[in-house]
Amino acid sequence: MKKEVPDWVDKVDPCEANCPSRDILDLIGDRWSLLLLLVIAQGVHRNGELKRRIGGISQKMLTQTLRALEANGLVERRDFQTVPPHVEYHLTALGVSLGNALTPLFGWIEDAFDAVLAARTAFAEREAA
Amino acid sequence: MKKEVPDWVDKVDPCEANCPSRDILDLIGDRWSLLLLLVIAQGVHRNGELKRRIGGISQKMLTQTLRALEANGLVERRDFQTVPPHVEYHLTALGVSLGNALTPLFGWIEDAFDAVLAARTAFAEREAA
DNA sequence: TGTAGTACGCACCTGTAGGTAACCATGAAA
DNA sequence: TTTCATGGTTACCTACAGGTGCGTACTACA
Repeated sequence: MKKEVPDWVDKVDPCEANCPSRDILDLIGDRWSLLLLLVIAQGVHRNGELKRRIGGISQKMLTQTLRALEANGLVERRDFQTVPPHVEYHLTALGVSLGNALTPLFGWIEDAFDAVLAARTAFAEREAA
Repeated sequence: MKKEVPDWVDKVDPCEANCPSRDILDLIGDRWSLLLLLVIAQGVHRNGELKRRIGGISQKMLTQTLRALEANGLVERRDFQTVPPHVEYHLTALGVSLGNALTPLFGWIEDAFDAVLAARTAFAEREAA
């Protein structure tokens, strides 16, 4: 059995412009979705807390991203209908499963960051030469 | 041992605006990087092949994304210095390791896509009501 | 003679992601 | 009675991602 490519290459084929995976990649490929997912999983559930926790996010993007995550079934929004407003966001089962699927990626980021930085420096020097 | 949150939540903290992980998330969060990574791993190595394989990518974005991947040490560019030009792109060890880290994500996309679609429909109907 | 393939670089244009600011309704606290 | 916190919405503006199109230098083929 000749196997020249690693296992993970043929799991999905997002080459076709109309492949569903493109859609999902767009969803998680924005600036805040993964961060929000992470922080909510860490146990931060309220609008204000999230905004304070995530450095640099604006109220607009926070609301917008939460709506997108909700629309895709990854987080659940609980509005307590009180005044002053009390709203909580929690991961759905689907959201948790996505989080689990992202574990290796976050791990890789931690592990490989130094190597990436080194590669950048080396590349810049090669270009300058 | 009280453990209320899943394991993957505290692996990295990209909450600080200056956290390195933001940088990496930006790198892979664009439209073509992951796709290119995938297709190169599948054994497609030349510019023209990649362009034909990946539906919808322009020559400009192909070159641009390949350069970014190269600059971050994920792919290696081999220029055979012939005429007509012959250039090949291969994953580096770092690129392969990222690919491995992405396996669960691609798997999740396959598995969860139906659920996401259903959630979208349900959400749209809830909104319309 | 002309067209196609190879791998680009550069100029130009547009859509949109994402930022800022102002506004809303309410109650508690200073 | 003025401020703050709650969780938003909306209008407006800008920067940049990404698309189109043309130019380059050479070969092969009809």
